[in-house]
Amino acid sequence: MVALKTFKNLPEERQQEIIAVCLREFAVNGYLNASLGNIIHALGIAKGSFYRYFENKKSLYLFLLDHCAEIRLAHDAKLVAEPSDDFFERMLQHFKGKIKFDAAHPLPSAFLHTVLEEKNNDELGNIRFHSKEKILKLIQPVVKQHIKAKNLRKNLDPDIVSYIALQMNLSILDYLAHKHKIDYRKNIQEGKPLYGIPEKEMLKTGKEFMEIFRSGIAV
Amino acid sequence: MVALKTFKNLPEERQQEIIAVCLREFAVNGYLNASLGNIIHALGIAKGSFYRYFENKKSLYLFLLDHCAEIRLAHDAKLVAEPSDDFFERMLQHFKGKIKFDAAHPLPSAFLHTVLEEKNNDELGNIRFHSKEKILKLIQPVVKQHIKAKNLRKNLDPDIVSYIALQMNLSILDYLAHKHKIDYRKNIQEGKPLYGIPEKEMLKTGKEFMEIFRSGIAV
Amino acid sequence: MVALKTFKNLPEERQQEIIAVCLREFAVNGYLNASLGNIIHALGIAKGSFYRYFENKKSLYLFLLDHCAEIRLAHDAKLVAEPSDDFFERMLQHFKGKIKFDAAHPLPSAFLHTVLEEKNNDELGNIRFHSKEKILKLIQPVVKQHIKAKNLRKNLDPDIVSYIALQMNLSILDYLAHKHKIDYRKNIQEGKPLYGIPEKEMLKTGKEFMEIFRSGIAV
Amino acid sequence: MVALKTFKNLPEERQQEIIAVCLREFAVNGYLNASLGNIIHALGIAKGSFYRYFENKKSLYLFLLDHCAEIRLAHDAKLVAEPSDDFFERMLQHFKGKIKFDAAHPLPSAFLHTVLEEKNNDELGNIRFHSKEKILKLIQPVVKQHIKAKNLRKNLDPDIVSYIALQMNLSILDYLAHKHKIDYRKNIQEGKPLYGIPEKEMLKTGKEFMEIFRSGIAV
DNA sequence: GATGAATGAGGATTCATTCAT
DNA sequence: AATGAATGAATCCTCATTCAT
Repeated sequence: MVALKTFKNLPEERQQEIIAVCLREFAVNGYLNASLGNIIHALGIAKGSFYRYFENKKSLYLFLLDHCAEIRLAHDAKLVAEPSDDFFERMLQHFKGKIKFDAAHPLPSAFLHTVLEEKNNDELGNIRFHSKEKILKLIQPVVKQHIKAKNLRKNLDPDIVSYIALQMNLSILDYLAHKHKIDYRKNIQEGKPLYGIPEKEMLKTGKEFMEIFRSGIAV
Repeated sequence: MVALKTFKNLPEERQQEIIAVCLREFAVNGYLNASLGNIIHALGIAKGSFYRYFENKKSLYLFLLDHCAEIRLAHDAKLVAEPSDDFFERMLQHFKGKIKFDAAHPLPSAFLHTVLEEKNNDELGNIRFHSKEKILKLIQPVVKQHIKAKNLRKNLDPDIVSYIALQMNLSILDYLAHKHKIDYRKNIQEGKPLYGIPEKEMLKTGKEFMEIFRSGIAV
Repeated sequence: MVALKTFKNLPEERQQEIIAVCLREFAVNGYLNASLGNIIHALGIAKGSFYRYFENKKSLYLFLLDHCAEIRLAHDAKLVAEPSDDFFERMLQHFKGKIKFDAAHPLPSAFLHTVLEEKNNDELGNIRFHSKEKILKLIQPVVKQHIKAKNLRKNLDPDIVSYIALQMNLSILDYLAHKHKIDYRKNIQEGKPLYGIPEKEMLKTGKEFMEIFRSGIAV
Repeated sequence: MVALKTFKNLPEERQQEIIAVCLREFAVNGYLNASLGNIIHALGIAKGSFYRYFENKKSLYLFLLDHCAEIRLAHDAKLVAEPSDDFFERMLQHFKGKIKFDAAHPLPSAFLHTVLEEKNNDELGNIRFHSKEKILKLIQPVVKQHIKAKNLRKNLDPDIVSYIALQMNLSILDYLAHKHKIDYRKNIQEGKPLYGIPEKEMLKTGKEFMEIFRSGIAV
């Protein structure tokens, strides 16, 4: 699950190069279809060397997952010193953070995005489940607290609300990608941000989703 | 996009067997990782025989897609003679239809589900986009009509509402799968319905999602 | 080497259709790379039927060869009632005949042309040798007679002269094809004459070749 | 178009072995019908190993073409220090060089010969055209110079003369092969020179061809 | 300790021919 | 007598991993 000592001993800069190439390959192709051959070729290293850095494909993937999650957490922590007391404001803060993260760290952002789209497979198991679970564990206490504080309607199932909150975040981006016929893979391969959409429009769309989440669509 | 004549001349029963094996392989592995070798082995036919049934992998996949969509449409048509005038009631009807379809046609249901999770790839193109687009084209007019009739809040973007409606339907099942740690692949491989959950619970959860979609979560 | 009875019993028109499709396939791809599958598909007949018309691939090919040679001979016979007494005039007559044949029977012409380009292979043996030999057997007596009649330089090896005469004829067309970057395969597939060049230019070039053959290039 | 690093790192001797096996396979069967399987089997390596030496079939072929052209050029350069001032003498020098090359490097010679017989195909394009064009580019200036110097008849089309010069060279060998019923494939497979004919006879025949090219066949 | 050559099963697809119906 | 389903070896090529040097 972790990089071997050899990798950690590499110059920081080289480590970053390697990580970037690997993230791109996995983000573009997904776990099963990512090719270590491509990675090794792009890096210009020896086959054997790679296996001195990482135990195997799975181990590399899990390392990248850890690595990106860490970056994401650090990024969020730096961004939002004080989370808002208002539930919806806080969700919006989070969405903004996501947009900023995508701009600042396109590759980790893309990778993290694709992890949530991984199908079960024999090697990785249900990686999507575990990733979602990690995120849900962060959302659930907040939701519960706000329900308790009667900021949200009573009788709501906090797990459901948390799950919808998570999905909303994803759906906003899915919707924009659909609307603009965005080709993730191309953007990633070309080193562009996942969504080449003006931040302003993303935010506007985000707010519309949130508003529906807040008040529903019925009159 | 269509099966070859040879396939259509096969005994109906054999056709169904072949379709079942193919649907399972694609549903479990996705397009790229599905193996014609597995299919051929499972069917106990010669390598060459397969190519007398279908032109190639892509053609097979598109045939299955057409085939399942047809089944689904027929199933729905039989089920819901008169769609409700109430928007939310209609959504519920649709969700119920989905549950019933999954029970009646687990493999087509599973396959159709996984199509919406396909990543872009060079052979299939953006199949997910096209599939979603097809569904959205059915939802959008209904949404627009209900907005016009002032059954829904004004100022809503009908495209966004439609997209959320679509995603809600998917999310309910995702949520249940997540909650019950359901392993699609296992269920599919074992020929079980995608969701081995009592219909009653599925419906209950569905209603809770709909209620949030209707009225939001704010007090 | 001959078509089976079944083929001969087919309506004349159907026979011609079948022959045309087969000629095209062989002319475009050569013997080994021609695909009976393509032929059968293009004709819309059953696999089994084909093997009732022809014993196998080789047998078909040899039949076509016979068939086209016959057509060619008949065409020439009709064209040149009385071959000229002048050797060079006669060669020119022959070349003109070739051009006319190509215009009148593009597919047989193309096929015959490609036969002379067939490599040895285990199935057909040295078909090129045998085809050339057949043609040479026609040229040699003429050459010998003209040498004897002292219309040509003495001390010439009649076999060599005959061979060069044959090659000249081929070279003229090769040269034109090279000069105009003609793509045989494309022309054949599109049903065009092998050489889409004005007859006038072909003739002019032919005469220049003949002139060199007659008098050489030295001052 | 070039061999991969892995190949170049192989012991020189092994490289030569591999090249020989590949040349033989292509020379005997032509591009399309050459089988990498045969090559791999003959070399006694694993399927995958081959693809560490060469990118793919086409790349291998182009490498061999480059390689053999280089050998040929080097061989000629060493052989003929000073090309003759007489056009026909020079042609004869060239033909002698060809004979010597065939004796010294039978496999490259055979391969180069077969390249000029390749049909157009989708992978290689019109390789024959390009190969001929390369050779013609060498002949044309010489022809033009000799025409200008009035060593050759005026009013000759230099392109035609060059083309015939090229074809003559090929025709001599074709003629000998035809006359002696030489089976290229067999000779190549058995590692013999393409033409197992005494050098003396080859030269004699060559001279007869040249004489006709020089002075024609008319009295 | 780093290298990179070797592996061989597996990927999709094509092919000419046979033979039961 | 005609059909067309079945065959299975062969095609080129990719892959993650191992191991001798």
